[in-house]
Amino acid sequence: MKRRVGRPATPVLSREVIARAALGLIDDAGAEGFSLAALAQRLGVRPSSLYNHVTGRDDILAAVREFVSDSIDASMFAELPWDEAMARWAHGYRAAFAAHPPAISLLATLPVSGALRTLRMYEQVVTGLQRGGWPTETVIPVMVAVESFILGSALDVVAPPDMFDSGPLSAEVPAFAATVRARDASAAARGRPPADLSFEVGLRAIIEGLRHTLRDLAG
Amino acid sequence: MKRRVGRPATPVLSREVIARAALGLIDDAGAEGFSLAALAQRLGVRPSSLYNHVTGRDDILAAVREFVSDSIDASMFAELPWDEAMARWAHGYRAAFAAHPPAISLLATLPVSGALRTLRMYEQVVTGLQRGGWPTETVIPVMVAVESFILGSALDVVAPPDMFDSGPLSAEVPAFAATVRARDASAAARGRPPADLSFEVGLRAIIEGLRHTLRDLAG
DNA sequence: GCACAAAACGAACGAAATTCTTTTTTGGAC
DNA sequence: GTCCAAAAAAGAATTTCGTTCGTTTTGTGC
Repeated sequence: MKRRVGRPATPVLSREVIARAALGLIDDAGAEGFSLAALAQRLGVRPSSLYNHVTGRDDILAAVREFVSDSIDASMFAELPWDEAMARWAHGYRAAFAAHPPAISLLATLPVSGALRTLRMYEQVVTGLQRGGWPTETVIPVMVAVESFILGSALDVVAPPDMFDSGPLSAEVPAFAATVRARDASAAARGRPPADLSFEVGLRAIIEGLRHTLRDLAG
Repeated sequence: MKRRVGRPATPVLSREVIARAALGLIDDAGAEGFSLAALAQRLGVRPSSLYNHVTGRDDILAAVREFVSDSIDASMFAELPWDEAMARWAHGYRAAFAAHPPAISLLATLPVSGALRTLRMYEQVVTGLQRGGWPTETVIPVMVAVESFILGSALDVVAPPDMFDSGPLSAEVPAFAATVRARDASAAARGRPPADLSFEVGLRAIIEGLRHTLRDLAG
């Protein structure tokens, strides 16, 4: 069970192994439960061993973000019209993060890694938008706008669902309390989390609006 | 200069004084420079004294978020059409956070405080949307969608501007590199930060799309 | 076969958040 | 006006955490 000092015969760690374990730990123990000590224990290793493969805590989180991002598919931009591809990409992007709620707050604020696979994803999106007729200088703002909405929506997934129910507060903000109840009822009726409604509404709107913008640009 | 042990004649601290100083510290020293020790020093106080007014570090950040949020105006929803009010609200909302870039990553992931003034802001928005004709159960999703976009855009403000320039990478993702350059040139030409372009494009689109959505609902 | 790099452990450090105790002062009840 | 509890500060101590450094063992290239 316990390992002796010295390089092991078969390697125990790697950047990817660490990233997988870190994500598992975050899923199990939450954002606050994530520590190098706990991660090392889960890997059957001492904390200092991690530094042979990553530069520190932030690097581990960057690796986790890369790992999560790798599951996002952007190949649809090569085949579908830009607006339909954008909708599917956005759904997959958000789903990749929503699959690990406690990780969202940890990863959302990380500087977007210049990891090669992430850049390749951007390359696919950019190419698809250009193919769809977007002028060169508008492509990045369009992509970043949608990405900002996705990330913001991911943060909403992890927001506490109960901030209103308290009696005295409801009386102070009646319209707000009533619309929240209506939203919750609506979400429950179609068996989906409330955050999904906001995402669907916003995504439809932003893509519809972008279609409008593109028509205007085309003349 | 130095204070003796014991309750001081005139109070030194309060939740708001702490929040102001914390925001100033974050602005000056960055997100990593924010510590209770540094904050206490800035206030001429010992770290343990802070605990007489806040429950801890997270509570201080919550107070900062409340403080920043308090500068967001939502009164326009009482007078203007919902779409125009939404545009102005969004601009002010983002500006409130963009005024303190290092604070954004610290505040964005915080659970939205149920602070009374924040709830009152929501009340104004909700009332304005209802006045504009939005069905009750759609009001919160619409507001949250826009808020998600705003928060995501605020995070984009603090993203590092240089992730592409490196030579070898550009060759691997040519379309991406070219569109980024075009975006930077476009932003420079109109003297605005690149992040502003994304925000403007996205905000226009989402509001235009929401107008479309509302027409569909009404008709 | 040998030197050197890689990869593990173990010990120790420094910083940070938090808690507990002590001291002083305020402000209200009688 | 006196007394006493609560408030608000300092100060001391704890715990946890990320990180660094030195040591040991193993694999690899010349």
